[in-house]
Amino acid sequence: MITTRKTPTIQDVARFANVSTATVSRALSSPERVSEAARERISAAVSSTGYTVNQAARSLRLKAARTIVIAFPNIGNPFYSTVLDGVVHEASSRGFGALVANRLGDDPTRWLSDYFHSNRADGMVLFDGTLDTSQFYGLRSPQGKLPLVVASDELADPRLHSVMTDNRAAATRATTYLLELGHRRIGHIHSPSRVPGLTSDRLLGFRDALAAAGLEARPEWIIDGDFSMQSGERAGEAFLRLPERPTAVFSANDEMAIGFLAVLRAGGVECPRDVSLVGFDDIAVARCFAPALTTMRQPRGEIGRLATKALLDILESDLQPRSPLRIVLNSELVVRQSTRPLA
Amino acid sequence: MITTRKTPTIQDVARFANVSTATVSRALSSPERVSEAARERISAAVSSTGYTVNQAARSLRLKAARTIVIAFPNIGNPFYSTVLDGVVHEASSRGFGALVANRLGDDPTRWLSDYFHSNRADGMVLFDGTLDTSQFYGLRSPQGKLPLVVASDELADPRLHSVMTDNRAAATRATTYLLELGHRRIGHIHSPSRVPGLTSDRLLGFRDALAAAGLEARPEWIIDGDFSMQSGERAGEAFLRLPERPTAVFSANDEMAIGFLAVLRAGGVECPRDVSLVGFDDIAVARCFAPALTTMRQPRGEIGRLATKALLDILESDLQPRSPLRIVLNSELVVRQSTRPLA
DNA sequence: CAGCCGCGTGTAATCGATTACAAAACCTCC
DNA sequence: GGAGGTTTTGTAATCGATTACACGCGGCTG
Repeated sequence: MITTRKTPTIQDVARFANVSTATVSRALSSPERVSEAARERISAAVSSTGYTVNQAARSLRLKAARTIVIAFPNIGNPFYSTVLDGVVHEASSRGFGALVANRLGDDPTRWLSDYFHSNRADGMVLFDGTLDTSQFYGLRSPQGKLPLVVASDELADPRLHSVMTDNRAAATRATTYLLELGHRRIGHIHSPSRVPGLTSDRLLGFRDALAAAGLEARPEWIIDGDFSMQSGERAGEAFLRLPERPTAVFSANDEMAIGFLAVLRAGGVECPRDVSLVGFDDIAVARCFAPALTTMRQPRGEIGRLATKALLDILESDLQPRSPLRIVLNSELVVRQSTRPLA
Repeated sequence: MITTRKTPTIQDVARFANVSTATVSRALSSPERVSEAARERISAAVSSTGYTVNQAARSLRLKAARTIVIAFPNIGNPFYSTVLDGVVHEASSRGFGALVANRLGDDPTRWLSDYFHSNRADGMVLFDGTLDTSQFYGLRSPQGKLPLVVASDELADPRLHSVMTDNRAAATRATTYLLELGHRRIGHIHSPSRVPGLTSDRLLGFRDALAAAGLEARPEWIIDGDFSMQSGERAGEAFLRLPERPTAVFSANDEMAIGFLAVLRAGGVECPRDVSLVGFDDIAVARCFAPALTTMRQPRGEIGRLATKALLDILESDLQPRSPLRIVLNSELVVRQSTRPLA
């Protein structure tokens, strides 16, 4: 390892191997276009100098950064850690870097547009369907705008590529399971859509199931939350105040279910004795919680992986699919101890 | 918004505003060095053209990418989601991008060295003290190597900047609390250090507390885990097989504590009735778990934030501190329902 | 042996922003 | 009005990698 003052460049390698920089570059990107002899000298020179390509120069020349942006509404939420794992795995195994962006501050789009136009990244996976993405249409990129894949629960904009789970059907399945157990008085903790006028798919699925059983959702049994554990606790308090209580509840995610149960327990309401509960997501603690949570398992890692794969396929193939990609993943009911037949 | 074929460059702005590129560049980076009139024309030109700086070109010229790498041993672990939140918050509010790297595959250092030498990033926060970082010494960066801050539980290499919690003292505090409750037979679930020959700080603190009370740790009551919930469950099984059981247990993190409790419950051992338990971290579910977990709260977001702040301060000040930075954060005992006085 | 092909290589332009240096423009004050 | 100073601007070099184009060389063919 030769010690130069500064990071070695392709020039250093070229000088060392007695060839031109063009040859070095070729030897590295398409070795078959270079003679055996040169190739060997160059690879020796590379290891002697400790050369690695300068990505900034490379990006500038190629107009491609081999980097994608992953935008989350809230990375602090552990739900996303598995998703992120899937994203990073897929990206880095294909030689792409992953820049993480988190919603920050009030303006919902400004934080993204910086990434979008600054050539830092070649594409974006957005885990929030409720953003106004009109400025980002990436299907065709007319204005140097980035290819974009949206992966989220709610999807406002059908013009974008998307990866999502079968929320509505899954919610129906969860609710139907409670119906199968004999429950008729069923509540729902949900997170109202942030898109005005849109009803969340999970609430729709919940209603579908009730309707199919000839029942109707009682409005006072549909409690608002925001997917956080705290909002689950608030839902628990609301539940305890209810003059007439459901015998079963379907929660739109596990975090809220956990907060909900904690408050119920404190209020003397036992699960599943007094109330059955189905969650959504199957986060890691669901299995170890007391009681172990019955829940709809969402393939979170897969969501991240597939969204990333879709994006990279688009980036690498260069040809944009003419119609928006739409990938739907199935959820699976996992029965544990938080549900039981109505006594 | 004028529609050009390609992303507008500084040249386009210059032409539009009738000035040279130098003036545009100055207007953007140090407006006070440019006349009022030019400044106005330029800012109009910027918005007309929709110009944003090309980061690749900028990085190439400035030899700085305004990007840092965050390296995790395992992002899938929700513990890190809060940490990552802190990192991303600090980084992006100072205008830095955050590239996420996850340990991938077997070779523990190769995945990092790519980032290290390719000019993609200006520095790194490493959340794993057990790596062989000898090739990365960043204190002085002689060979184009990046400034590095390590934030982790265990720290093998004192030559590196680091941010960590007071693990040993915190473990002593947790154990002492159990002693104060009257417990004398105390077990510990811990994760053996991956650095050969090193004893984890939390085990040391555990022993300190026992020693101070004139007790000794019983080897069969020290159960191995790896910080995962599953290993907590295995610890639970091991516990149930014990001929003689402790009346209290200190777990080196909450995840293991949760898995541990789930198995105990299934085995008919109730917490806190039959065994008191103190965890570590205070992850979000700790509060809502049944029983709510007594635990040592670690300021996870702060760890991420401070490690990043330290790194960015180093990067921006340009002057490397001559001795390794060492920031230690305090943990706090949070008493909940998983502990009670020995009957 | 002239002509052609193809392989391997080198020269030099290019990507877009920054900035040292120099020139121009403007002020101030005697 | 002009010397001297300050402010504003432009010219052109630079960062490091890629690649179009051209050149030289050897071999093959008619």
